Amino acid sequence: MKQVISAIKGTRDFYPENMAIRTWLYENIKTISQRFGYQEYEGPFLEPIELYAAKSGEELVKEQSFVFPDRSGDLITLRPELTPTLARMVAQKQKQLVFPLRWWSFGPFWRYEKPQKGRSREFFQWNIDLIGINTPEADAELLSVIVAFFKSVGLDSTKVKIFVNDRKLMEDHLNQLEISPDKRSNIFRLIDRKEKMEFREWENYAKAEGLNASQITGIVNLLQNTELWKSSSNLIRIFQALENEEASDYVEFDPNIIRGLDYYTSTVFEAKDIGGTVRRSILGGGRYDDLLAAVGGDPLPAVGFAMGDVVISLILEEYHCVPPNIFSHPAKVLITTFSSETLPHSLRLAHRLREKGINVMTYPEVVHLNKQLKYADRINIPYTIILGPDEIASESITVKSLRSGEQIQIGVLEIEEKLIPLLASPQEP
RNA sequence: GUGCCAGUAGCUCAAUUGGCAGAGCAUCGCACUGUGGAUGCGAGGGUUGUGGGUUCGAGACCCAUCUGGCACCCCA
Repeated sequence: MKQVISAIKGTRDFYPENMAIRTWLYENIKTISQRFGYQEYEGPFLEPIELYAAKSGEELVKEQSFVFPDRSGDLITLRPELTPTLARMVAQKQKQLVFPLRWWSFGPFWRYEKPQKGRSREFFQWNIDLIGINTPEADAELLSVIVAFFKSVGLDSTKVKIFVNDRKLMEDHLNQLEISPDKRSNIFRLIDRKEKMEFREWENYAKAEGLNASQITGIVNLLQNTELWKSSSNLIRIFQALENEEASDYVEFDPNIIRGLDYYTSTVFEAKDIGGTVRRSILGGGRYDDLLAAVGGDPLPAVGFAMGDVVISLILEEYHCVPPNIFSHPAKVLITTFSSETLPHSLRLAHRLREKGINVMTYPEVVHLNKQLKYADRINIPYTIILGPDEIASESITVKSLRSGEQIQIGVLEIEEKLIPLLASPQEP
């Protein structure tokens, strides 16, 4: 064991049972994305660092990206997020694409972070974006997508919630407090940390940012005001739209939601596990109306979000939302091998059943039946077929159910009418 | 990147003030050479994460390092 070369820190090995969960998650994401008319796309995993330098936020680019020189010395980045790639792909073909554009993707990303529960260095992310419309109803559509996804995987509104805010609303109120616009991103960061710090400590931090006492009080009042959304026509229309889609239970206004990425311009949102033990946010997103222009395209409004696979998987397992039958049996039947003389009969039968679309495993080694049945049992195969000299002599096969222990003799001529329907029928593990 | 905690058989864990590295489950064999799960008996399996140090003697103590977890930072 000591000689096994260890995996790269923060990466995960997907053994078949883990892969089954990832695939199940992917299929839910795909189904929901398609239900709203979104199309799947993918970008390169390698990108130039400049793509992110423009807009993603300093920390993400400077501290958290994997960057390395290629053989010619150019700096290559393992993509830490998808939105800038999306913006580029759209900008490149802007004249040919039909808007509004609805695209989704599920692929790997890398961030150089300290691995913890819910945080790895290599992770998968669902990205979904609606480009070319800047109405509140477009924002509401993305929130509806989230709600539909939560419903599809069995997370109800007592378990998860989506918290929504509007950066423009916050900016208006900050202007009223006479906080200058050039401090904006520092103040957003200050707001972002409010809930995580002791008040005294936070207050000192606020003073260090150059705020006076009345401005600090003003911000505190702002962050406690759950009615604030009523002065935002954007948020009012978003909540109205959600009523029509039976999604309101999941969505709440929260003035503390600001988001770290610099490119968000108006609506921002974040989904959280409200009952469980995972304290990290499940997904985050918002409106980014300036990003397309920033990467060289014509200005285009856009809204979207990203959900990482790590946190959602933890939550789904915690609430037992992953169906147990997604990882059931690798084959429907194991055809045993009795002896080297009978082996060709087993192989021929296996081939015949596979051509009928049945998942069949053989045992290509002559060992005790005992061992073969035990093997089938251990890997949860529901049926075995025994094909020894007795069966060959009587032109039949023996079919044994490992669930019930019953076994029946089927004539070779009856395979079509008796065996195939039995093996083709769906059976719960 | 900062602080704290942990790492012993494939898995879960034990080992008194530093004194012979163990158990359950799993695996393999036999009872049972044409029938899995249950039961009984038996066997194999370890450089105690890695590398140094202290000591007559280290799983335990010290230093370094790796990996994981918790709190920061940040974020999916």
